[in-house]
Amino acid sequence: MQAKPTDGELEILQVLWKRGSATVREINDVLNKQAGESDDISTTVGYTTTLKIMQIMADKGLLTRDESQRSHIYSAAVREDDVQSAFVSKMLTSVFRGSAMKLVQQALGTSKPSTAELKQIRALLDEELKAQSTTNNTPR
Amino acid sequence: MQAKPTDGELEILQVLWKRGSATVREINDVLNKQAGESDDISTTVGYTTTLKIMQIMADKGLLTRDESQRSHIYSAAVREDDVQSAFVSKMLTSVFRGSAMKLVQQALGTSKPSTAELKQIRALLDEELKAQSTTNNTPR
DNA sequence: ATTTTTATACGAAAGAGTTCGTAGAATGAT
DNA sequence: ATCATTCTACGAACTCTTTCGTATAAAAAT
Repeated sequence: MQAKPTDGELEILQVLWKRGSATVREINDVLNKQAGESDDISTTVGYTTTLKIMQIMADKGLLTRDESQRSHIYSAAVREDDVQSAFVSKMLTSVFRGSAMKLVQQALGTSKPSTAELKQIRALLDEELKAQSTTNNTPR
Repeated sequence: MQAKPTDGELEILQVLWKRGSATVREINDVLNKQAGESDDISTTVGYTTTLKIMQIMADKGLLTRDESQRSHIYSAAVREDDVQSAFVSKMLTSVFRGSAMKLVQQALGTSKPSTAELKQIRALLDEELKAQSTTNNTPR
C-alpha cells in the first residue's frame, strides 16, 4: 500500500516536487513565504519544526537525504502521482462510497473550472472511452 | 467553513446518510458487520468506542440526537454533499495544487469506471460546457 | 583565537483522535 | 424482588502529529 502523508508533510512534499531537492532551511523559507500571501497571520513555522518533520519523513521513507554536506539535502522519495492516487482512492471509498462519478461531479462543482479546462477533461474522457471500446468492449 | 470529519466519524456518517437515523447499538453493529467482509481481521469496534465518538460528534455539531428514549436516536447534522465538497476543495489545494483536471484524471485512472459511468460523466461535462457557453462566454 | 551564526539531534509538551474499563441508571427476565 | 442485560457518562491511556527549547558540533566572521 502507498504512503498517505499528513497535511504538514504534504506542504513539504509540494515544495520538493516542484524544485526537485532542497535543504531544510530552503523549505522552511518557502513555507514561511507562502504564509505571508494569504490571510493567515499566525502561520510561521519554526525552523526546528520543519527539521523535525523532515527527519521523521525520512524515517518513514517519504524523503531521502544526502548527508555528505553539513546541510543535508532532501528529495522526495515518493512520486506525486502515486500520492495523489492514494488520496483519491482513499477518499473514493471513505467519502464517496466508491462513486467516481460523484467525485468528478463535486470536483466540477467546487472548483468551477474554466471552459478550456472542461474541454481538456472531456478530451481525456473521450480517450478513455475510445480505449475501452477497442480493447474491452464487453461489460461483465 | 464546512466541517471536516475524521475517518472514524466518516464511517458513522456514511451509515446515517444511508438509513437516516439510528441508535449507537445499530451503528456499532453495522460497523462490525462491515468489518467481516474485507480482509481486515482486527477490525472490531467496541460499543463504548462508537458511543464516545458519536457523543463527540454531537458536541461538534456533526450529529443531532433525540434523547427522549433511553436509547438515544442519532441523525446526521451535516449533508453528504457539503462534506464531500469540503473534502474535494481541501484536497484540491493540498494534494492537487488547485488542478481539478488532475484530480479528475486521477479519479479516472484509479477507479477504472465502467463505460456507462464514463458516458455519464461526459454528459455531466457537456452540460457544464453548455451552461458556460450561454451565460459566460468570455474567458477573462 | 574568539565570537557569532547555522546546522543536526534529541526530548518533551501540547493537541487531536481513538480505544476501552468502569460506574451508575434504566429496563427486562426470572 | 432479585438478577441480568443494556444503556449513558466519564475518565484515563495510547497513538500520532506538530511544536519548540536546548544541547552540541561545524562553519563563518571578526
